[in-house]
Amino acid sequence: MKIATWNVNSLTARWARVESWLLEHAPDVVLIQETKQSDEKFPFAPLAALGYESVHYGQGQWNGVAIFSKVGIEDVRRGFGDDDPEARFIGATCGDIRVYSCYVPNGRALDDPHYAYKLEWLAKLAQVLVERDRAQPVVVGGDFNVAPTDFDCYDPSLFVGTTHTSEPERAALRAIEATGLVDLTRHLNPDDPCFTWWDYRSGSFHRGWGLRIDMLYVDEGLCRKATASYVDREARKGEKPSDHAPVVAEFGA
DNA sequence: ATGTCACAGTCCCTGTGA
Repeated sequence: MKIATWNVNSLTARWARVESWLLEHAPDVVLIQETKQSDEKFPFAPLAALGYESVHYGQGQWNGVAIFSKVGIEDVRRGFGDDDPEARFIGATCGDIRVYSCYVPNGRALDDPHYAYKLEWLAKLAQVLVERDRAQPVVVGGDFNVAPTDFDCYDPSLFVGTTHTSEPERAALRAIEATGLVDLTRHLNPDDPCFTWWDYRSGSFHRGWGLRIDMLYVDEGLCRKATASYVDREARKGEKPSDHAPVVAEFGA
């Protein structure tokens, strides 16, 4: 079983890259963020031709999350069931695993209302995970827009006073882990930064100026079954890449 | 800090978000 998460920064603009990546890597389940398209534009039929069922929680111009699966999609949940107008959370059961695709708000700046919204959003996610069925395997993946520790940031000194590395954001991630989840990529790669995002500007990718902000959190049972987790840096190269690379996890029987 | 990208509308440039 291979499960991936990828912020594609517009599925409309990225479709050719996404299609070729699916063909090359053949993941069973993919958690997608930032489709930036309406349901009318979402490529349900092209995905079906590749062997994937898919579900989309779209908003149009901004945000938008989706799940692709070769092993079925049931019990779909869109959003937290509150009045949040932004499409950032979708869950489904794929095979015997409960999966969630998360696009955590950016936050913009520590004194911006969007930062408070980000912390509230992460608290709602933690509450969903507190209340989950502990007997069911779970993967909570996506773009968390937080680097969990300074090791997940190419130069923490540049982020002092900004979002993505602040203590409240990191505490929010620890609260998610405290529900019994493991940051799988870090768990299996303790000595490799495993950056997942590089700014489009300034040649950041080639200078190694990255952050690890895309994670796959898994329950302890799945953690024991995991055989590998890695970042596909190749997907960040070439023509029209997303600014995020896909993160992959592989599980044995 | 910034040598970028994607979107929609003001529609072949500009403002916004990341």
